[in-house]
Amino acid sequence: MGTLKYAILGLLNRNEMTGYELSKEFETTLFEFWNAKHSQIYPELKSLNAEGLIQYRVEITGNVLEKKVYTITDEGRRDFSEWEETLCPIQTASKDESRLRLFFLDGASPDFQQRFLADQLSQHQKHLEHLLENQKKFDEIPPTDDRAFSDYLVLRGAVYREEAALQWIQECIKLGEQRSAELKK
Amino acid sequence: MGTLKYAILGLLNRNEMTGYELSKEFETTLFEFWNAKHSQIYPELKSLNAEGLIQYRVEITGNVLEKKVYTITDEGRRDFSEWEETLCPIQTASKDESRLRLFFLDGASPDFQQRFLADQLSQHQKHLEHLLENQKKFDEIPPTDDRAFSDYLVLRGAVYREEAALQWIQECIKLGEQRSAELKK
DNA sequence: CAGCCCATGTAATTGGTTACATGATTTT
DNA sequence: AAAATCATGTAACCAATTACATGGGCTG
Repeated sequence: MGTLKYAILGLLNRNEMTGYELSKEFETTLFEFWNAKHSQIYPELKSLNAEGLIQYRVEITGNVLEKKVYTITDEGRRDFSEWEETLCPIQTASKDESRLRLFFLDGASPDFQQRFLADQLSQHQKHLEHLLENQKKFDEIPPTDDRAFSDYLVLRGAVYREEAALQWIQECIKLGEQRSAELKK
Repeated sequence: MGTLKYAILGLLNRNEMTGYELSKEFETTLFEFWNAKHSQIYPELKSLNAEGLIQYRVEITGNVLEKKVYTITDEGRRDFSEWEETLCPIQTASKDESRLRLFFLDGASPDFQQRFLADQLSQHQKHLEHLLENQKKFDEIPPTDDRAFSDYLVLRGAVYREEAALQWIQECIKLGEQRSAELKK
């Protein structure tokens, strides 16, 4: 689908950036819903440049170190807008190893079942805490015309997702306990 | 991580199956959290067989048509149990194009923003309905020692996930409307 | 006998991760 | 002086999708 291409164009459409800065952006802001390592980013920048969708100038840091500051071209902007203004199917499926393990968990020992669920619960709790920590940084909802508004929205999306995961694991634990109770009878 | 390997071993650990039946299983039961096309399954079966983790016998349907019915070996069972009884990290990140688009949505026209969100909302509603339809098929929660119990649990997980997505989109719409109201002032 | 489902495979390509490789700059 | 971070790239490999390729069996 070439989604990485549009993620990069979208970021460059907001600010000029180096490959390094792009990869930091992927690690932080976009991390929850799109990630890419520098080893994927640099080649992609090369090919976007070859296509004429982005350009770069070289800047010097210190005495020698060169960095390439990329900017989007008009053609790049056109290409991005076209992508931006199309509908897209929701993600109904996604690979999730935890859920796969849970699917097969009935085959494991009752002791391990308990440990597994407790571990998943605690991991999700920690992650949710972390997200809420980030949410605190917005001491109020940013104005809708601010760049930070998008950051806020996707963060909220991640919070909802974690909360749902937590509720689910809790339900799994509850149903598991009912089972133990039944077995004791 | 070789997760496909364990998905297949796990399914064969429950029932003997042909490659075709495995691929149907991926399309239906496992679809929400792990998917694989037949073009990935057949080569994987070949290599699992070469490793001695699974075996097959040939059965004839009709007069000529051969099918390979795969069974898991003792070695395969051992390998699977080892995987089954280990903890695993939760999925904190996953590629989701809808969320990426939403992240960049502030750049689109107000008209399109509305259309995009309404479309996402309706897609999620339809998908949730579909999941609830499946849930109805379990007219009560299956007994915890039943194979169907796992099916039920992961279905519940998918329901929670969809509900969260719906709530999130609704919040996005609400915040978007507040913006329009502000702009009118 | 047409159309759909059963059944199995391979090939080409894309997407993505891990590892390899190098070196400058800044901070402690 | 060491450690962390800035900065850019390539190579090898693994995972996954799309397309190619073939043919039998069943139902209307």
